[in-house]
Amino acid sequence: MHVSKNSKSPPPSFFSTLREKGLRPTKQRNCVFRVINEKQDHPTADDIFVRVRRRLPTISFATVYNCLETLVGCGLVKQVNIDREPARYCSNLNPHAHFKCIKTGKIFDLPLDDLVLSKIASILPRGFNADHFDLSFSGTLTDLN
Amino acid sequence: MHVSKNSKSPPPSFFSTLREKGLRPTKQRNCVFRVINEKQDHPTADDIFVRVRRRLPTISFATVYNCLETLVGCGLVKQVNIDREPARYCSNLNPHAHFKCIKTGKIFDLPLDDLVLSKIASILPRGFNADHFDLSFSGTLTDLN
DNA sequence: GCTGTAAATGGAATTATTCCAATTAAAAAG
DNA sequence: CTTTTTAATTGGAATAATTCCATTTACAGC
Repeated sequence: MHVSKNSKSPPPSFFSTLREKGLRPTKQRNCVFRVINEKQDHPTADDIFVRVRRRLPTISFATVYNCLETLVGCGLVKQVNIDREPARYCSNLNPHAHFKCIKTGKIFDLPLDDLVLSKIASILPRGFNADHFDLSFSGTLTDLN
Repeated sequence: MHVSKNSKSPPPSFFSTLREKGLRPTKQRNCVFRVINEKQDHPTADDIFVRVRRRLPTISFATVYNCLETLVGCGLVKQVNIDREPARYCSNLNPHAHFKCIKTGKIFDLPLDDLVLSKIASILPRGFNADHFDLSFSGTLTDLN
């Protein structure tokens, strides 16, 4: 597994990233991308559909799914899968884990520093080449987090 | 998060565990439990249904799901959720992560020692009380793992 | 402005899982 | 050991997230 220097990387350009892959930066893709970046609340495809519809009232559900697939494939957003729940989408591209509060359903990003990342990578035996990993917690929050 | 001593714990008694919770150790539950323990290959509910049917030809799919829910709820088996795929079930009750080979689909258990467990626990900020966590990798295997 | 390709659209299809009402089996009580 | 109570099983229908498909629309290069 590749463990990068953990300095916050600049937000990738929506346009150049798509163009580099020969994909078109359509208004639907752009709108889905912006909606995810506007509010860091880990929306589901459903949530995103509702928000995008306010700006593009004729967009279809299929298109939202298509856009999400494209954006995830390009690395412009991350898909978050926790347990068996509907997928959520996340604009945080820095290495992080997720914590889900089972009382409120709210999801929190937990940044992972290089030390932790290398510790996690060290779990892998020789010959196991991970190109992706997921770490998620669920539990409760004390106080008023 | 609780970090236990990592000595292999004895396999929990199917009967006593259910009894303690006021649940009945039925032949269906027992059969599902045994099927999962016989072959450590992370079967899906579907796989389990097929295997159990060989011994209990009248068991229904709903019952397999009910049994799995019960067994997971009792801590007798673990449910493994990787990405958006059908849930898999696992008899390994010791702390471990999962690695999925994207070529073969095969899933491997990666044991987690106390040092790694405490490092993982250290990610949690104060006030975040995890009662559960999931760590999974996906990638490819070099050689003949 | 044409032409070819990619993307968007709406609706149907899929699939894992859950729900429900009726039946059966197990435990408890007598 | 029979009756009663309660829990579990069953089959089928329902649900819900996601994917598929055929058609239409939009964009890019010529």
